[in-house]
Amino acid sequence: MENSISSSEERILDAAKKVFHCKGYDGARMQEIADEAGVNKSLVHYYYRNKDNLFQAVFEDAFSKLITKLNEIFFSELAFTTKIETFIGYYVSFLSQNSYLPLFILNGLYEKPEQIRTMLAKNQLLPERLIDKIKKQIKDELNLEIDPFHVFINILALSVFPIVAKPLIENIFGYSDEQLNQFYEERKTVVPEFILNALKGYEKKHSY
Amino acid sequence: MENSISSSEERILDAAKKVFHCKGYDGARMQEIADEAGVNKSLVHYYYRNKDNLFQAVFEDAFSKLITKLNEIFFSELAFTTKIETFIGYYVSFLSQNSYLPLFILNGLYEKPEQIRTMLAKNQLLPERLIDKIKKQIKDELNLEIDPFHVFINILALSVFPIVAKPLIENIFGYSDEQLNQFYEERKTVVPEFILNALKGYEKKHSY
DNA sequence: GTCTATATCGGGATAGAC
DNA sequence: GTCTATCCCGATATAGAC
Repeated sequence: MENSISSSEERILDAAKKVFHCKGYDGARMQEIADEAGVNKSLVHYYYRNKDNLFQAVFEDAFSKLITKLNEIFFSELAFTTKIETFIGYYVSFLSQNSYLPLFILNGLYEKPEQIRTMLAKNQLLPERLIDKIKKQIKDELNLEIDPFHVFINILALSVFPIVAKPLIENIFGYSDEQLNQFYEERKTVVPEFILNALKGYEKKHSY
Repeated sequence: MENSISSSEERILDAAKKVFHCKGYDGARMQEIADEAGVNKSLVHYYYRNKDNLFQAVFEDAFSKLITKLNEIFFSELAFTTKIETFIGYYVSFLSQNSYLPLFILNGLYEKPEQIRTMLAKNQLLPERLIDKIKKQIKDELNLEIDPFHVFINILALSVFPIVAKPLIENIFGYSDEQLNQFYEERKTVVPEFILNALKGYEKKHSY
């Protein structure tokens, strides 16, 4: 009875992503997810038993999608400045095409903070090691007089916030779709440049 | 019958702020708002007729609270570098004590983009003039080779994102309450410094 | 203005036929 | 696995007494 190549279960998960991403947990309707997937509402319960399970599946997917890429880049053997460029290029690209994702995740982190640790474990992620790596690289490689955690948060902020604030830029500053796309395109070069300029100011003049 | 100094209407609005800020539109319950205000559910409808009206009142309050302060600072006659310091000091302070506000507003902007223009008009806000002012000041005063809108968004990003990402810092990087407060306190000096360092890199070497 | 009672609807979830 | 029918609760909203 399948009206497409993919299985019902897959189509339900895909539909759930669409709906949850845009409307959040409370705003999403099981009926809408079923409609979107082209199946009966009961079938959604058949596969996922309840709304919470389904949401968790969607959230984990979104979260790990972002966090594993972040890990990949920052644990690589690239120079730190190259990492910044790579990271921002990738994130701005990916996020501007999935602009609902970051807000969805931030909301999820507020609503369901308990589940996070389990999820990190499941994906074998150790945030402390990430920070250690960054800390070491900022000290050894660049010898900067600035707290690496602030640097890390600044990188995230400059990459993610403009995406989260999309409706602000659209509706308050009246940017059209094309203007927005151009703006995001510019950020791929503007942001790394901005950060590297800032970091120059923290170089220790004499380390001997 | 008032069990406090403030009127029922005021207490209802205050209660609505608490509940909407934390749970969002869909997650909020009229019953909870009534309970929080210590009044009957019907009384909420008596004053605000329906959930949408009440939400709009709450949203406008939150939005104008943030935007008017932003306007005040950036339209003042301070030097641009001083504006940055003033703005970040104020925003980080205010937001870290109302950490639910920015996410609440970002969500509202996604869900109800239509109402924004009306609200801007009501508060007599002209975002274009704000950008013009910043543009002029960055050119005349500092003579920088960078798009002022990127600078503006960067300032916002560095101030607002760390607040929005509070549960991320708490739950993923395991910051305690004290550590978080200290982190936000540090940002009041770290962020202006970071931005001003970055801007130095854009100074035109010779403007004659 | 403030309450009680009630209408009405929608949404999550289950039972059970096929 | 997939559907129909239904249960049941909870939530918004209104009517109307005081």
